[in-house]
Amino acid sequence: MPLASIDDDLQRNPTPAEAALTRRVDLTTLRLFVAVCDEQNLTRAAQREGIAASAVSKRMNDFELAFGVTLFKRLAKGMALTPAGEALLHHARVTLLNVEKIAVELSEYSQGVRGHVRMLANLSAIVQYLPEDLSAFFGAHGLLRVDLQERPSGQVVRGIEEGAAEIGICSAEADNARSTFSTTDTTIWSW
Amino acid sequence: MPLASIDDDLQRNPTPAEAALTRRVDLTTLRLFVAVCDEQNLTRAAQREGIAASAVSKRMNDFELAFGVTLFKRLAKGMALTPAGEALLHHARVTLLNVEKIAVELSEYSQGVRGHVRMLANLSAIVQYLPEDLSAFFGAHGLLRVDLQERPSGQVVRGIEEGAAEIGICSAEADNARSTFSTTDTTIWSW
DNA sequence: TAAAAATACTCCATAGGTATTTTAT
DNA sequence: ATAAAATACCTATGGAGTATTTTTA
Repeated sequence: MPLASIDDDLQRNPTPAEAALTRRVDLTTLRLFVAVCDEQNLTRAAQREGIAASAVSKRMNDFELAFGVTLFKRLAKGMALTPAGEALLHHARVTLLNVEKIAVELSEYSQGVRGHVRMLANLSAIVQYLPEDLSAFFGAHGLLRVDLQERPSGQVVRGIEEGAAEIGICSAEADNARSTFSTTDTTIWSW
Repeated sequence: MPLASIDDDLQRNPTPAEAALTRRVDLTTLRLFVAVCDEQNLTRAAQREGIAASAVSKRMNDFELAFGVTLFKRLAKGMALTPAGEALLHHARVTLLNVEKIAVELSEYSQGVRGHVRMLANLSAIVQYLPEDLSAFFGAHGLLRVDLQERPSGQVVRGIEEGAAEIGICSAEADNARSTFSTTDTTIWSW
């Protein structure tokens, strides 16, 4: 019997059953699972996460039941990971890090970082007025990442209409703008 | 005003507030969010996910509210992503893929792949008896990945005691084994 | 036997459903 | 005018807590 063959056939695709199992995973359980792994003790993990130990126990047991897997060996002094548990721990850490990234990135947006805003302006506006106007605009709209391109006044409006940029700066009037910021002879429209 | 400076200060660490926001993210919302992005239409997304449209709407709105971010522009014909939404979409996809990996890997374990099992055996056992014994053992215990090492009989027992391996094969008797599989003159103990 | 985990049971918050209203083109 | 999204309201499920029992070394 060739021992090597035992290691074969380990690459598989998600079956329908596995796809259904996917939605039995939830982030709270993963967080608690990681806490239990860190503490090697369900009670301490529960304290650390500010939740009743019984709730953690139920989550761990339900999770094991749902996947038909034993994640921990229950010892008198705490919990020890099984190989399956080790495997889960790795993926759980990665997943939770991803979720943290989501929170961080969305928080940035909520604080006014609205991503890449494309801005068109005619040259004289850039040279003469943009410095003060921009600082006022940013004061009113929060932090932005700006991609500024110089265009003749006529192309500014057109560029906005075509979706080439979100903010246009020129000397002509314009309707259907969502908000405006005006100075002596320059008006900033944002769509 | 140096425009370049606007692009500075974009690397940040998670604040306590962001850490708290982390637990407002849940996988169901991410799944529904991705569905809405795919369909560009909340109603269709709800159908596809087998849930009421109102529930999806509420989740999306609550999520936007929690993070103080607008993810969609609401159009008469459907929903269009904002830049913040685009950013979330990327992370959401990655996260959901990770979760799928979790389900797949745990399913493998539940089907008997118990990860890497270390096994010690003395040479004569390997040469003479392992072939048939192993096939019977695997038949009884399900699929395993095996790391086999040759050891003199004495070191086999010792290696097991020290946790160097989970399975030992030799010709002596042993107690406190969890399960045994015996043939003519070879016994497999597993701990 | 002592520390820790699991269970039994209760209660409440939340998430989903139905029906309706509001919005946008 | 119409399709789609948001809201209001109700209900029920499930998740958390307290108290207790069971397990493990």
